[in-house]
Amino acid sequence: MRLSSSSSPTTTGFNAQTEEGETKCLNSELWHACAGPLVSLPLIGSRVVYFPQGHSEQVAASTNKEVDSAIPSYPGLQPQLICQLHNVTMHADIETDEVYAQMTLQPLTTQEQKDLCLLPAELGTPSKQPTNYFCKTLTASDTSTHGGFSVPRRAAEKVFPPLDFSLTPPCQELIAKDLHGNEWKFRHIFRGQPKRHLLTTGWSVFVSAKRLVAGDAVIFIWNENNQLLLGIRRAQRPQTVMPSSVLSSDSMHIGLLAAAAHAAATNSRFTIFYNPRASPTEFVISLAKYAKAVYHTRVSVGMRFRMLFETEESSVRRYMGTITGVSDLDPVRWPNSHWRSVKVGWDESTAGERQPRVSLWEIEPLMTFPMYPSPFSLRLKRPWPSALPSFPGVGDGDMSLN
Amino acid sequence: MRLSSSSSPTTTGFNAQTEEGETKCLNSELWHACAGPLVSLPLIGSRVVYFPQGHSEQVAASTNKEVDSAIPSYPGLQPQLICQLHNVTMHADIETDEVYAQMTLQPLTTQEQKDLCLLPAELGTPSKQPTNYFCKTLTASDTSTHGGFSVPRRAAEKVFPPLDFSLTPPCQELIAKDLHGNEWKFRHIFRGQPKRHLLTTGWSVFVSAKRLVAGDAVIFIWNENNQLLLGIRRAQRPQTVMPSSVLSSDSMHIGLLAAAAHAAATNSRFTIFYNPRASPTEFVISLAKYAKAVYHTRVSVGMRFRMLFETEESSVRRYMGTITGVSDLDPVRWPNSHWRSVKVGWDESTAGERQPRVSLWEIEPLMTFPMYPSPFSLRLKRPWPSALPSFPGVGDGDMSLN
DNA sequence: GTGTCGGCCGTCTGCCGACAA
DNA sequence: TTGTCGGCAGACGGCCGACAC
Repeated sequence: MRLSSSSSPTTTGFNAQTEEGETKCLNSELWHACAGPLVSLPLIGSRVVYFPQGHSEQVAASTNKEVDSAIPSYPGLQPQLICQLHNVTMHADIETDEVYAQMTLQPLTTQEQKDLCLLPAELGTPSKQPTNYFCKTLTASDTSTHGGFSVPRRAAEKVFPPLDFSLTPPCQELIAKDLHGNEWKFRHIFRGQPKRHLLTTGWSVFVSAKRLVAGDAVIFIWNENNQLLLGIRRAQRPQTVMPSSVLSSDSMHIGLLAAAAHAAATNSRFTIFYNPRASPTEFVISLAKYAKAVYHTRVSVGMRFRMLFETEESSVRRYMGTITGVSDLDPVRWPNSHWRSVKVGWDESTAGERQPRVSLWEIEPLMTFPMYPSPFSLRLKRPWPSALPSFPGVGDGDMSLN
Repeated sequence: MRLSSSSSPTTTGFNAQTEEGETKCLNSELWHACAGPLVSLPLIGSRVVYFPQGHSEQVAASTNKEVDSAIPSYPGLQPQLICQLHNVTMHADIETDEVYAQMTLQPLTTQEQKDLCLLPAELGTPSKQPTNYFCKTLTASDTSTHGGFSVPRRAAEKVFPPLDFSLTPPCQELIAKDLHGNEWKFRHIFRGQPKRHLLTTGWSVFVSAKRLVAGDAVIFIWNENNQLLLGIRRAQRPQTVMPSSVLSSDSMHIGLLAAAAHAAATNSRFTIFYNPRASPTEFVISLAKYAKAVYHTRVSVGMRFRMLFETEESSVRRYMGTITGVSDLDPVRWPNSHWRSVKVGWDESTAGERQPRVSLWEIEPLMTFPMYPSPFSLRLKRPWPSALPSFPGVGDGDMSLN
């Protein structure tokens, strides 16, 4: 489903487009549920900021290979490109059901950047998380061929249609649609001693078809159209991604940089894929979010902040930390980049796997003296070219490539 | 197995390298059997010619998307690069067992190209096809859960160890290694009325593990070390390849071009993948083969030729045709390219799926008047720069990119 | 010579409540 | 409340020769 089209009551949300034989649109609620609570896609037509560095990180994570030093730097490519977002489509891998988004971006011309003003609609970031759903991590019994799926009581009562308890035992047939629009039938029964909700007939077919194992999670959603939706979120298994045999990882890195550089130089459109579950961090940010973080927030060394993380149960929690420095992540290739420019320390000792560097728009600084300029202000240390004081990053005479 | 290392009697041919956790070397015979009789890999250390156009075709086939007109041309990139082949490794996809090769190429410097002379070892192209093997396309009965695998009589007698016919029924256990070195056990029995060779116990495990369906083929090889090797060749199913969600196909196209252009400009190494079953045509050719075809063969319109094709039974047959023209496949992006520069017509009416354009080194011209210069000689119509009369394609002052 | 089938037996799938954590 | 198990019945896997093409 295109993000721009508001879903009318008559649409099912599963309109499959067969143009070119590959574009398939799928249910937005389910996509966001599978992507996670922290993932939000920018609106079609809005302005966004694209970070080649973040894109590089995603490719590195997907190909299991870090950026080689042999990758040439693109001196003409800015570390952040302000773009018009022409299209966003949600997708899911046919084999693995992994969710990803395809975005069509067009870098703004120099004139367009001078005329920038934020539209009110771009300031709000609507939450896409469904309300009536549950997510359960599968147990060994759930995935065993010996039995069915044990539905947590609260989940069944909240998400599934009520059972007719005059039946003995109470049971019904559930039909759920996955990301591709495929329907799965389950027998939902309330039985046993003590009584419990179970999915029996049909469950093992689903488990084997999706190749689910203990540790993976399933998501059931009951949406406004009284449809039951069913998604999966696989446990992050080590070495789960395999290197593509199509193109070397080096060529992929070069390709993403060259494609962005070419689009920036010619103000033409380019296409990127965003894999929320594979990418360490979002690398296409709404312009409003970026501008607010970079121009209306003052951070300094020693400042306290908090940041949202996703829990294993698909909810969010806040972690706290302290800013320990502000500097370029890669001074050679990407000088004056805001990508992960903030070095941080985390309060909790279990924070080993959390990034030692974050970007300004990821954190929420805690101001003890609100709106009081800090003597270590970031803005003072990083003056932007006076020609473009408001929206730097392009047009400062360094576009000589091609 | 590295191509450069001669296999000593003590090695099994399955030395798994775990460096970087992804490089794995596998059996050369089996790889070539799966790749097909027409696929030959250049020798490590030899000089080769790399064709970006052919690489583009492979990426287009793998991503199911033709080259977009938005792809910028790389005026500094020659249509053929003479390279030193530093390394070749054979691989197989973990999921599908699809064979592919990884090659490390380094474009020659201008001086190196001037000093070119062909080594005698580069002239011979050793055949890698195993001799003691059989290939069978699986039937519905072979892949059904109802039974086992029916081994063709001649195949069993030629490839499998002889049975002890004093047993009733005669039977033995076979252990075969696949491309990854995994072992598969089968019960080989000779029974039924009339008597026949069958693989029973263990066969269905293999079929389900490899997800084989009727129409796919299996290859059994009995090699010199008395090992049984087992490979698969899947039927080319329509839409079998899915678009990668890592990088857009446009960026991949740009990436392969930019990587080659960068390597050519800096004389540095780059890495490519060659997928014999997915790519329409080989795009890394030994320099000897290229030079022989381009400089020692004279073709003209109307000339008859023959060309090898692979049959469905994994053998080869010749098709005959007539040269109908010689021209650039893409005069705008790739002027003066030898890639598919020969337009041809095929004798047989069933030649609908055969390419209307081929490259010089793919065909075998039939000279009615051997060694007699044709008035429509290709060489006369395509004079090369006088500075490099022997090996054109580089160094003619058009290397301005980067 | 070999693809497919009916027959037959054994294993495994899958539904049930018991029980304990 | 729910993860795992023993018990049990039925479905399917899988080995056999028959038979036809």
